[in-house]
Amino acid sequence: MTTSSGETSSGLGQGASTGASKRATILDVAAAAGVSRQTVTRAMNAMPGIRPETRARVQEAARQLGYTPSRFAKGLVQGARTSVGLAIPDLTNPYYPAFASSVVELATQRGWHVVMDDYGHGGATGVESVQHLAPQVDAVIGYLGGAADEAQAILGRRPLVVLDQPAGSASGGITFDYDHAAQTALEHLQARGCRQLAYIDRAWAGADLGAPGSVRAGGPTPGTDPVRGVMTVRGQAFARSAAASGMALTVVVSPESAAAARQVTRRLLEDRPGTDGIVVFNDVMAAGALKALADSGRAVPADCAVIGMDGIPLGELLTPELTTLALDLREVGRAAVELLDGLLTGSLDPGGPGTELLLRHHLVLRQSA
Amino acid sequence: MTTSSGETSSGLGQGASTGASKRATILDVAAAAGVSRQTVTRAMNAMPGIRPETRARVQEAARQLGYTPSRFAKGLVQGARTSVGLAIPDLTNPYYPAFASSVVELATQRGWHVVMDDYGHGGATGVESVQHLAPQVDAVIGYLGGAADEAQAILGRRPLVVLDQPAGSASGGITFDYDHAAQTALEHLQARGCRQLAYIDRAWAGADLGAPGSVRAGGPTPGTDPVRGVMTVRGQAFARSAAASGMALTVVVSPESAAAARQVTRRLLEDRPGTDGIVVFNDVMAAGALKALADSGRAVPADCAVIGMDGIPLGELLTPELTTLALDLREVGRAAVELLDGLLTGSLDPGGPGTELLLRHHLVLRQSA
DNA sequence: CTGAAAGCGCTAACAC
DNA sequence: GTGTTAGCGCTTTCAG
Repeated sequence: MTTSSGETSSGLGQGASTGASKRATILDVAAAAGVSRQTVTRAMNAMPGIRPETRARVQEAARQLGYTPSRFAKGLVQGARTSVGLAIPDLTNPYYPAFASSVVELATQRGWHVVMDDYGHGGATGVESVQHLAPQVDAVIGYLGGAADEAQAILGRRPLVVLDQPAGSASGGITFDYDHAAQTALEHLQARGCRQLAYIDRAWAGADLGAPGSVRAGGPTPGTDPVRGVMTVRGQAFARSAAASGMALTVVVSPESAAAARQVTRRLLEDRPGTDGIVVFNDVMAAGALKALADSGRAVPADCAVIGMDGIPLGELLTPELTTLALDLREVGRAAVELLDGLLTGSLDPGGPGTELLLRHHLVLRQSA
Repeated sequence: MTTSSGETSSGLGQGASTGASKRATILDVAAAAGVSRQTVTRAMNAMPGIRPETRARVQEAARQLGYTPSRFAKGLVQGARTSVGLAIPDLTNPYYPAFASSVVELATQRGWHVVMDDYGHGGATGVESVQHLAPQVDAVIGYLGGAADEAQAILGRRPLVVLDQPAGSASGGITFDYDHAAQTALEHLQARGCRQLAYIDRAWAGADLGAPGSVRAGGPTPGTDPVRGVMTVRGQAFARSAAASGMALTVVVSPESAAAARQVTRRLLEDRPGTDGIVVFNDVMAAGALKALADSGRAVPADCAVIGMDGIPLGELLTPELTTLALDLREVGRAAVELLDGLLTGSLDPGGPGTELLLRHHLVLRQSA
């Protein structure tokens, strides 16, 4: 299995069971064209200093042999293009592709390659995603959902930009000002005259949703979720904000899907029929809440106002159109790429000043609140 | 060589920083730890035959130097993992991430890497995307929107699986049975009692939408679009299907966005107020059509039925919920990956039997039709 | 214009 | 246990 035939030539020998015939190398092409390897290089890379006729002959030989330069050999000898890993928990939630799209676009502009890992479906974690990406990339941008330190350790000196979580020892991080978001939303609802407010948080994976509990802010320690464990960072911000302004806020949790949020909202409305203002963890889940409100025969926003979070295009297509705490996702993508760029070029020091960004949501008023 | 910006390593010419200009190699680590390179290899790769104490010393040295094995050298010496390029026109349309998610998941299961290129935003074409991907990957899966031959030429012998377009000389292809889809939808509408049918096609980029024209099927040659140029393959199928069963079908075109479709639908309803059944190019555009119908005070489906195409989750969140010609996108992703797998292992011959799949939509009945 | 050297950084074999 | 020897396939020098 060392040398063996390199035939591969005019399409013959593609036997049924074999597969994996040895790939043609630059030497095969050189031999076939009767030239040296450098001439092949020159021909393949459109370099000057080669007679057109020779070039054509070489290219033809290459074509016939199905020759493709090894990207490894090439990368080894020329400093290769940077490739950045993009760790995404779930491409199925429109939030992430909107972000990814922006990252891919800007990375491409810089000549970077983007290796995408959608780690959610296999039930993997962010750290596992980084582990998978690590041998292949020069840097990582990702929604890791925690464990930034561990991920950075895997990457060594290579930059890691984490989103929506404390940067920890990561080279850089982008977080969102949920306190500001919560205050904005809650104030808006209050100004509208809503009195019985609720926040639907995302349940941690594995949380028991059997009987979604609920708390009044100011009761249990913020950070403690109704059922078990901790609330999301967003949930904590809402609880904090409500407590600070003396508002009562019912917090319930739901798995991260529209269908689940619909169910949870339905139950919420049964438990607390007077609920007249709801903020939801994200827009997709808010869509589910809207459905539940419609199911229960309530008018939105007249009977109950709804505010989502994310600002994805979906919101505009719903009925009523969703008022939401919007993030400019192209902006977030840009911030991540620029941060990484600074880290890669050395104009920014890992963990140094300017490597932790705090972005704000802004309230986009549409119909639902 | 025009650009010499390669330098993957931590940027050159960083004024303020300390040493660390050139990336550490295995020799640096070996020297620092006072061992040979082979020992470093053994330590880094958790190979047997090394004293734990030595291993620890080496790993510490590696950590201190920020050593990361070169993926190129590594790939060169061991046959590296296959990496497949995924060319996607627009991650912003939920259809594509749903597909991409499936591809990434299944590719990851096989140990492949996925290099994603969302080529739409930069105004690039599918071929350009392949060109960009080519040096980095062993195969490509993509929605190229035509030019499969050219793309395959760029890739040489490396497999290319194209979707939603004729395979041409591509190694493999997946197409959709739009004739079946059109017939299914049209029949359903007819059975509902709809008489004045319309189909909203996607406009080719650059098509003049100033005054969307309309044709009656059976008029102009199928394949000719109302305004200029050709219809999409879907449009042609609808025109053909309508003509075959003697139904009148108004075809209008709209750019590929919900907002544009909303406008176009509005105008359609002014031009042909009696329209009582509409099929739309995709679900996102159908959402826009639904909005326009609501704007005009029409009830759906009572006054006018609407059928979308794609089957993305968005449809369930709309009001009314969207009846649609659905594709199982996880299935499509699986088909693409399995096709590629066959091509890569040699169990399938490029362009040979089994390399061109034809998948069918099925009508998912919800509320809108 | 073309060819012949010399590595890029790493790991598989064998030595020791 | 550890070090030494070969290359992997390609592009850079630098000669011819």
